[in-house]
Amino acid sequence: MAWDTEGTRRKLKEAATVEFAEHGPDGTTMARIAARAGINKERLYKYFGDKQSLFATVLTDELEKLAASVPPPEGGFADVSDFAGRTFDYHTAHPRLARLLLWEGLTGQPVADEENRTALYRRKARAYAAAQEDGIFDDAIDADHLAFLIIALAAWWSAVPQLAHMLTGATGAERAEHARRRATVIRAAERLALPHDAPAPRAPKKKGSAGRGSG
Amino acid sequence: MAWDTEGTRRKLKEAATVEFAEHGPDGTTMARIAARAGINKERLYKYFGDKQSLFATVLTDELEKLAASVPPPEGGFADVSDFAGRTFDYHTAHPRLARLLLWEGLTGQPVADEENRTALYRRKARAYAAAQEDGIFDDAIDADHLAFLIIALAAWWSAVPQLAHMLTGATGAERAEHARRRATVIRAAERLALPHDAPAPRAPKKKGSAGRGSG
DNA sequence: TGCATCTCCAACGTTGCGGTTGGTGTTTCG
DNA sequence: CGAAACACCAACCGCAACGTTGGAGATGCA
Repeated sequence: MAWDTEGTRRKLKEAATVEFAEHGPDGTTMARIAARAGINKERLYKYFGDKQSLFATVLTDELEKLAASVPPPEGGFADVSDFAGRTFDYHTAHPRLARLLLWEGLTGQPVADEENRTALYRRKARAYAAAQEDGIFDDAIDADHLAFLIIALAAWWSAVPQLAHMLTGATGAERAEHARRRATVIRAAERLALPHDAPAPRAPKKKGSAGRGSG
Repeated sequence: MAWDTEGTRRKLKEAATVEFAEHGPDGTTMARIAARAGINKERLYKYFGDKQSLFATVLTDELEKLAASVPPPEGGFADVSDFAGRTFDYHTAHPRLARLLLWEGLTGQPVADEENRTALYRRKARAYAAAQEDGIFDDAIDADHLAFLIIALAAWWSAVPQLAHMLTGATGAERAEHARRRATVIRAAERLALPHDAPAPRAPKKKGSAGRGSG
């Protein structure tokens, strides 16, 4: 066996992702990461440098996965509902990303991969702005803020789960509540982005058990 | 002077609030809290028990301050704009509370003072529901989720400041950007809560100075 | 005044973390 | 085959953090 170095690297990074998302940069110990991966601690330093670099690597990686999985609708935003729904799906399926972002923001660490991310977000905002100019979106809310709020809708649930629990009485793991939240996110995105003249692309005002329908 | 014990207690708690909000439960050290207060470390343990108890005390205290400062509009929600604006104001004036909440959620600590808080949020949701029944609010979004999202609008900026910075190019400390954000929050709250027939209670669509535009 | 009590603190013990080092087994190349 | 290069790990070092302790100054009561 030719020293499965890539496998080792991957195992370490996965373990680091889980631990960092769970306990945050300060709450995580390098020893625990190594233990979870079943690899010796020293490998971490050899492959990823110190703790901070490892965190940055993990975060950058997770962001790339998101970008790959929910591509920014470069070619047009025709369907906000779908985009918001998919973003929500991604965040509930991978709450780790939201948690990593939160931790990055809270601990005030140097922003990882700032250049690329800024460029990405700016492109996103531009796309929203274009949709506004085309009259597809309402321009009541500035494009950059709109982009920001759409993310909030999808991620806030993972950010303060205790609050969501106190308000809804559910954890979000239940099928029913999950569907309800998804519907809320989509409807809220539509209300923020679409012109009032055409409130809902098709959905009736009255809500069913789970109006879902990504589109 | 009869040993200003209350003053000492207060100074310690204030210092703890600042430190916990800034660095989180794990990133904060008891020594730093004591140093900031100018009091010896041992007093912390005498007055507040261990670190976790201190954190819970701090959080409960801050929540009480919020409740006292932005009372839940028991008697009716006539003016969401005002309520959302005031909540936003509070959170920007005291970003510590949002950060403490975030940290509570992320670290998965036992929810402090859960009973009272749950009761409070439920009352809030009930008020929203009542407004919906009265036709003041649109019922497209369930009341509990609506309450949840209104909080998101106000707090998300403090939650992921790095994201806000990348998207808007500003930190939020600037007067112009602050005003723009406040306007966005209010407008968004209106769009989420109010019926579409009466989009804006008074404000014109075009917004003043901060036209900036991310692109 | 003298003793008990209370507020306060400097210094310490212990634990555990971030990061390193010396050494073992494995592969590759001549 | 021999040696250089590589993947890997057990054990270690220094340090910082949590929580404690023994004692110093101030107050109240007899």
